[in-house]
Amino acid sequence: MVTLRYFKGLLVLDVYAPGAKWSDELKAYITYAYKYAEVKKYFRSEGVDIQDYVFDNTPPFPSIVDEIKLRDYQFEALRSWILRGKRGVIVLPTGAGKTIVALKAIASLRESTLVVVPTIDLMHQWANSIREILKADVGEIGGGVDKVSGITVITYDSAYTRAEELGNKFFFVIFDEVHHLPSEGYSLMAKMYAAPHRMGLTATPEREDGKHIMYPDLVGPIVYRKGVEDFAGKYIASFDIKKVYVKMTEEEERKYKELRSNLKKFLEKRNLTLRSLDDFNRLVRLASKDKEAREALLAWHESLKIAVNSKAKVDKLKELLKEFKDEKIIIFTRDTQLAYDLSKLFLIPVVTYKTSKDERKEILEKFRKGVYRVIVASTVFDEGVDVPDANIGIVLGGYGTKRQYLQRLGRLLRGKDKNALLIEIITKGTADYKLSKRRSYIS
DNA sequence: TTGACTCAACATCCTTTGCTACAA
DNA sequence: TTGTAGGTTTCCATGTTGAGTCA
Repeated sequence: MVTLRYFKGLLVLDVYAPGAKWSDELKAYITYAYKYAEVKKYFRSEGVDIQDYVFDNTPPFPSIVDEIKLRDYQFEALRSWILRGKRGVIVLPTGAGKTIVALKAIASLRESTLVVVPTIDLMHQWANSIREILKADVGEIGGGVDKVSGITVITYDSAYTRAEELGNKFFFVIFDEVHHLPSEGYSLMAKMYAAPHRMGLTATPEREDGKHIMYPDLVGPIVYRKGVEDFAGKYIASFDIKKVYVKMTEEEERKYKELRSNLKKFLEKRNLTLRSLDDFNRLVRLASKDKEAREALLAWHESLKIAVNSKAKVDKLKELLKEFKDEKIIIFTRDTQLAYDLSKLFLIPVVTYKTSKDERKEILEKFRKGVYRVIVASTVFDEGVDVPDANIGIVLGGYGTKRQYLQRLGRLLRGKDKNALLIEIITKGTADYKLSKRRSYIS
């Protein structure tokens, strides 16, 4: 006979199970709560009777209406998730209806459910979908709201800070934009929830730091995967990607070369290389206590800025805005400064993290209605924001990540009627070219 | 309730396009 | 030709967000 209990994110057992540790404080064996299903399975296989007191005060599942009709691939995704023990990550491109798959899962399982999302915006979007599609009463936790219900939407931050208290209240947890989960704090949060049923949703599972290998442990393996290329022209818009190359001005080139050579000289002098991310991190560490290293790193920052924001890009943009003078366009930049400069130069509205919530809402609304035809944004629209359809995206600068690239592309693919076009303007022969090469999704 | 503020957490950050560099 | 990769860690910058505090 074994007794299972929950205590502040931990699973407490009075009999040893593989992976559990003895706690002198609790006078029992403990492991993180997410091992609940595994531990139970172990004792069952050993033929041990289980007294299970883990889940307590779980909010009752509300009454719902289930009239959801899934598309073939959505059905496939859900089926393969169920077959893998109701655990795992579903990868679908933006606009392919990940939410619908999750709502169907909620409707099928009918267990107390927690939906974890990265932003308040997404929290509202999910809550609305649950109300409208499942006709269910929905709880929300985050952004000053605190209402628990049998289906509750919560931010990652709140799920983290309230994990001890909420960890044994939900049998089913859905992690939206699950690529956030492997970070240090959030992965700990995932471990503190006992939920045996887990679903991760994302369009871009891979992380730059390689921590996506943590999915099988935290949520389950990738159980279904489709990319934009599988759906283009069918459920989402078909699209073209165009790369336009420009050259820096002489002045920019002189400055760029000077900065790069400063960096190179420093590296040679110290017998360092900059070939991997580790090399780069070494330089960063060095820069925290070494003046020369700091200057070298600043030279690197500055040179990158020159290449990414070159004047020739702005000139090219001017041409493109003329060429596509009747289309709805979003311009993406890397720096906020360039975003503001473009806004002034072309008299177009700008959105960055400095833009107030109200103003952002107003700009997006006017863009939706067609009052504004062109808007410029820094990296704010890369995720989780419900950006109205545009059919042309012009990338002036960004990170070297496929994630950002795909998210930005996703902004153009919501409607399937029009052909979308993503134009990338790249400064030839510079680090900007490198970044573009790295993110290029057809590698 | 709001708005302005601060703080903490998270993410990116690498290769002069192209194939590592070196010791045993 | 072949095999193997120096921290023992807490961060130069900038961008972005959620939460908490206080008026």
